[in-house]
Amino acid sequence: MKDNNDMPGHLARRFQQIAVAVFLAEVEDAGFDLTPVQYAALATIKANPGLDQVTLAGLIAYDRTTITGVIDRLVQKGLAERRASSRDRRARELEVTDEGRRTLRKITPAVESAQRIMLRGLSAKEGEELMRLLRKAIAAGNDLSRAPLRDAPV
Amino acid sequence: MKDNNDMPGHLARRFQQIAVAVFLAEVEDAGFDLTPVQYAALATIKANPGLDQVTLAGLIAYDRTTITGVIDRLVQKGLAERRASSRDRRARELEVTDEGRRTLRKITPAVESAQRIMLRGLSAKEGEELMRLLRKAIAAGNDLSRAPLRDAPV
DNA sequence: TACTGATAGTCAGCATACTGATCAATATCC
DNA sequence: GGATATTGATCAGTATGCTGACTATCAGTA
Repeated sequence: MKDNNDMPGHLARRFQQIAVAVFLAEVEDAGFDLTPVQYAALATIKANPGLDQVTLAGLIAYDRTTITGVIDRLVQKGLAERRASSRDRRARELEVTDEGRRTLRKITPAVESAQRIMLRGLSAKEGEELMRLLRKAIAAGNDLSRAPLRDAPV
Repeated sequence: MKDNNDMPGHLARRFQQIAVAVFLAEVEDAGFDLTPVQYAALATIKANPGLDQVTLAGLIAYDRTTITGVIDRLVQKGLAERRASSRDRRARELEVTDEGRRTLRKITPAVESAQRIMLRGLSAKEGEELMRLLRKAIAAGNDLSRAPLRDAPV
């Protein structure tokens, strides 16, 4: 029988497990307390000021129920703000605070370092190839999870 | 600035997210209720009858605190048994029940189908290459997470 | 305008995963 | 042999992620 440890699903979990551990270690070494999800959300809010939570979720492929808690914690840390939208009273408009902007700026080297470390076993060429194959596999499976990547609405 | 969605860490999370969704869907279609973690644990117990929880955790690279809960649920579903060890009274010896054995046998096609689906965007050759690169990256990063893969003790 | 359906956000509940602590039992070392 | 260190398992606490349900609101239409 095929070794369980050699299945694609298992390898996916292991790589993700290492990626998260490396991210948290690098960020903590740099003196910050931010998870991968929180970083992705914060960076995406900064790039799209005033966007609502559902759009944010789509842009980074998270479930909207997860985003609620992530934003809670970003707000609680003083890095983001959640305001009622004037156009649609159901929606919340998200903004990065000055403190959030400062954090994003200072944390970038740690984030980039983490990306290098998680690929440290591969040559530059192999790293590129791994990313290409992951992108291709993900594109084909995008609609298979509850939280597919979506473009921002017009 | 580099697009956040194009970082290795993000791709890792997305691929893992899709892999889990596909696994759960295929297994549910086959009439079973088992998570990827539960499946991996059950299959590994079957292949190593009587092993303790720490060894199990090392064999599939899970944190031992996570394993406690996973075994709780396997026991509660009647698929595994947890007995006090006679050699070491701190340890628990794990066994698969007849029901667990039956489940493993019947669930295999769904698990294999899930592995194919999560790679459906890639050619056979590309799928092999993706797995090779993941294995290589994982091997280099094995010690970077709290739950590295470990061989069984002698 | 009243009805219907869709959408934004939240919540309860469950299952990973992690950190750090604790307890009981075993190993090791002097 | 007895102090010390280590180890197996669990627990409390926190943060993803998911399903399914619910409320409030919006949009389209008869």
